[in-house]
This record gives sequence, C-alpha cells and structure tokens, in this order.
Amino acid sequence: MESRNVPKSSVTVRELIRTNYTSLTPSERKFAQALLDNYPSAGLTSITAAARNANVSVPTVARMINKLGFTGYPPFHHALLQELEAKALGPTERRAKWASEAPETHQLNRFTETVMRNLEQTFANIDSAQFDAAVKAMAETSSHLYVVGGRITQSLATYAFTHFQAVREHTTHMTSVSATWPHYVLDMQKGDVLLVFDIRRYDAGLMRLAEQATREGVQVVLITDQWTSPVADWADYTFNCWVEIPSAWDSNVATMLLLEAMIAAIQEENWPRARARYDRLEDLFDRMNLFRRS
Amino acid sequence: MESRNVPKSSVTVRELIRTNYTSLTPSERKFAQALLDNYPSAGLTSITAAARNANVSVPTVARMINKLGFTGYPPFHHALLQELEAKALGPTERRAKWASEAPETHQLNRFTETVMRNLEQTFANIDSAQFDAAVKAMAETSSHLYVVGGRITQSLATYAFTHFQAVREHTTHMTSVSATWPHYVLDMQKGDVLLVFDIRRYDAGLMRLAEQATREGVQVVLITDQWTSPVADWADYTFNCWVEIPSAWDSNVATMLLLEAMIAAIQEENWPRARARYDRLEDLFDRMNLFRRS
DNA sequence: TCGATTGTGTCAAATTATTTTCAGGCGGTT
DNA sequence: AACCGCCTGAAAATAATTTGACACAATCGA
Repeated sequence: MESRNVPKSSVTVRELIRTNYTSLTPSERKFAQALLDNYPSAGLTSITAAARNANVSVPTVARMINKLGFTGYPPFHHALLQELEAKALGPTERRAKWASEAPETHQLNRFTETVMRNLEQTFANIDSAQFDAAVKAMAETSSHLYVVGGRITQSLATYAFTHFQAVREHTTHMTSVSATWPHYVLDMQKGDVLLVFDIRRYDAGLMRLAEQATREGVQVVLITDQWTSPVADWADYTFNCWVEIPSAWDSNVATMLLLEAMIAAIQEENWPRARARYDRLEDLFDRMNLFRRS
Repeated sequence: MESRNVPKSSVTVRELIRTNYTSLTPSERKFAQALLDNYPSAGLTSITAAARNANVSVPTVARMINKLGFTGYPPFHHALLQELEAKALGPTERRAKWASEAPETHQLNRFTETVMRNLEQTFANIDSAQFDAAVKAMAETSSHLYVVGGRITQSLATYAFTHFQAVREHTTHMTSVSATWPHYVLDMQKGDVLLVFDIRRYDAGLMRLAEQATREGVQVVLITDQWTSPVADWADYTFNCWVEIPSAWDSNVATMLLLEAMIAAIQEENWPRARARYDRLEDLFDRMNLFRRS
C-alpha cells in the first residue's frame, strides 16, 4: 500500500487521495473530504485559505500533501491546475462536469439524477418524531425483532438482518417462504417488533402476516414505497420511500438509505452493548480465520 | 466609464475583460488573451506565474487587474475561483437543502449528509468508458453471467441476481458458501462474466475464485470499496464505492446505486428482449396468483 | 492507571508573492 | 532634433505564504 506514490502526470489528485486514504489521520481526512467536496477549487487557493476552509491547521494540510507524494504545497497546487486544464474546462465554454467526467447525457448521469430526486422526496417526507419512535422500539433488546421482506425486498431484509444481528440480540429473519410464517407468529409476544418491507407488487401474504402479528400485540414497522402498501393498515409506523425510475422495476436506493439510517440510529441507541458485540464478532472472525486482516 | 467597473458577484471576469478591452494597453491585452485562451486556469496561479506564462511582466498584470476594478491580485484570483465553483454542478450536487423537517443536528440528517458525500465521491470516480465496457460485457446474453458476494454484500448479490434474471437469461447466483464455488467454475467458459462484490473485510476465497475464473478466460467485474479489494488484481473492470460512515460498519448505499445504474444500463442495452421477459414475468405472476393487482 | 505513541495546533524563520516606485525606451509632435 | 507622454519591465519594499521545530492533547496498550 505504501509503495511509492510519486504523482505522475496521469494520476489525478483524487486518485492519490483514494489510494492513500487509509494512511491519513482524522484531520487529514477532514481536509481530504473538504477538497473532494469542492474539487478542485478548494485546492486552488493558498494553503492558508485551503486549511481555513476545511477547519484544520495549515501544517495538517502540508503533512497530508507530503503523504500524497508531493514535495510541497506549490507542486500540489500545480498538479490540480494541470488536471483542470486537461479537462479542457478552459478554452472552450464547455460545461464544467466536475462531479463525473461522463457527459451530461450519459445514462449514468441521468440515472443518478433521478435517484437523487427520489432521495430528496423520501427524506423530505420523513417525520423525525416517528423515526425516533420506531428506532426506539426496534432498539429495545428485551423484546424480539423480526424482519421480513417481499419478493424484491427480500435482499433488503437480509441486509437489515445481517446488521441488526451485529447490533442487538434476539433478531430473527423470517424467510420469504410465506408458508413458514405461522411458525414464527406462534412465538411472537406482546411488545415484540416486526419490520416489514413491502414495495409494489405488494404481497397479500405480508398483509395477513401483519394483521396476525398486530393481534398478538406486536408493533409493526413498515417500509414501503410512495404509494403505500396495504400493510400500512396494520402498521404502527409507516415510512414511504420514493422508488420510481424510468424503468420496468423500482429503485431501492432510498429504501437502503432509510434502512441504514435506522441501523445507525439503533446502534447509537444502545452503543455499549453494540460495541461489545462488534468486538466479539471481530474476535470470532479472527479465530475462525475467515477474513484477511486488512 | 471606469467608475462602474466594480466587480459584482454576477459579473464574470471574462465580461470585465470584454467591456474594458479598449482601455487596455498592448501588453495588457497580451495577458488578457492568454487568460481567455486558458480560462480560468491561467488566472488561478500566482501573479508571478501568470505573468510568466503570458510573457509579460508582473506589474503589467497588476495594472490590468486594477483597470478591471479589482483592488489587487488576490481579489481577482478569488473571483475566478468563485466562478469555477458556481459552474461545478453535478448530479449529486443538489443535496443543498432537502433535509427533512428534522433539525440539522438530528442523526437522520447527519447520516444522510455523510452518505451523500459518499455518493458524490463514488460517481466522481467512475470512468464512464469503463462503465460502458463492463455493461456491454454483462449484457452479452450469449455468454453466462455469474454473480457472487461476500459476507455483507451477499444481499447485494441477491438483489443483483433477482434483477439480472428479469433482464437476461443465463444468469447464476453463486451462493456465499465458498465450498460450492469449484462446482460453478467447472461450468465456466471463455467469454463468461463474473460479477464480484467485495467490500472490506475482504474475503480471501473471493480472490482465489477470481483468479481461477480468470484462468478459465472469464471476464471479472469487481465492485469494491474505496480502498480496493485484492480481487482487483484479477479483475478486468474495477469500480470503487465510497462506503465509510461514522460507524462500526460500512454504508452500501453508493454500492446499491452503482449496481442499479448497471442493471438499468444492461436493460437498455438489449431492451426488446428484456421487455419480452418482463411481460412474460408479469403474466406468470398473474397465473400463479401471487400478487394483488395494484 | 500509567507510559508510549500518535496526532494536532502554535509559533517563528525562511521563502516567496505582491505592491510600489522608478528609470529606460519608443512614437509622435513641435 | 529635442521634447513629451505613455508604456513597460527592473528592482526595492512590503506583505503574505510555506515549512520545520516544538509542545500539548488524545488515544491505545499493558
């Protein structure tokens, strides 16, 4: 990793930051983020101004730049300028495309644009009080947490389960085979929580499951699309995710973001315990020799 | 005439040069040309370097800048930088103010903010030519497409598989049980494609799998994190996703977005066939009475 | 809890950039 | 031909940036 990172003309500063990111200290990363957030403008001023804008000290910037392989700030500044010129942002009035070198009309950009709009809608519509309440319920480790998904959202449920499992005990992933659901309901108790994913092509079975669970005194948290699954009738907390994209299927990026936000919040809610579990997990991985130490 | 040349924020330096051009001396014009030829890069260095590049003296530049209405070189430099920043608007740049009603400091907003930054970084680092090439390889229906993931990314692999299956034939999801992988490799043929997800806590088995697949003449597409999995050594196409969040685990929102963009692109690549498959799928759902018509 | 290590900001010296001053040079006019 | 106005770059004075040394703070491991 630390192999010589002499900045060749063909290597962008962005790439240098990426390849050296692991060797950067927290405040160096802070500066790196500030630079990448406003690339390359943030690096085209004096080191003094650049440091001030990132809220770090000047030497921190200088040290980071050395780590990147530059001999000083001026060479770094010069490298950024070279990139800028190479992008041909200069002579012609060509539109600046700093976020991605792909052209405006490239499907990658069009797609991203649409998804961004979905994220916007999704988060503009979340009620934070409801979010907090749902998180609190799901963080309660004395009761059981069940996770279930539909056809497409099954993998989201798996993802949720994998992380919940690391954060808290008493978590169960209900398979997508609806025939097995009654078995799970059998064990549900008052105060338990059921997290349901239901994105369109709503699953009728999920509604019946939610109904039965509610009757058992279980709190239901529903993550659905903008049109709202019928499961909402039995849900205590409902969250709508905007999923529409110009395609035959739906985008679940917003769903994923909401889910991760919930996991993060739950982790925060009972941190000491979660931390202990993570440490234990790491230890178990080591013992079982499953992953390379990176 | 000179009195009204106070550089307002909305007036570009370019315009200032044009309106004041007649009042410029020969060598001042020489510098003006050099600046316009390489706009705005030529003005984003020190006055010394800028003057040298235009083959004029430093005072000449200083005088010209005064004529344009600036009080010195630094304000001029700053104005150019502002213009540059104002132009840099990418697909992910819209995040500006769509926070939910929750307060700035609510964890929901803080989390979202971080993820947005990851999305930005991810897409700024994608090479569109590479993306196109990888998509083309994966869209080739005459060869087989294999999908495999690691511990956490297993669910992403499942998600990918579910969608690929709808879009094209000959798709196989390799389970995360590495003991079964040799069986799959047995069937791999030259020209087939293997899509690998490997986010940190890299899986050593995945690397060996990629190595063997490569030896069989299979093209490997890798989706990894910003630090790059060792699988990259055997991959024909590598895509880095920014995954770091202030937490014990990694965010896969960016990974999901990239994956969906790929699915969308593949669908686009051979639309008629994909469309026929979707219609057929809908029909089958109806016949099997699996989902409520919504 | 205590060292050892690592990270981070303050400070000051050295360097470099910016501004100002000034003198030479070039055309055009008397 | 000599004078005058203006343009231009050299050089000095001033202001700023850059960088290395140092000390304090935070973190980690024993």
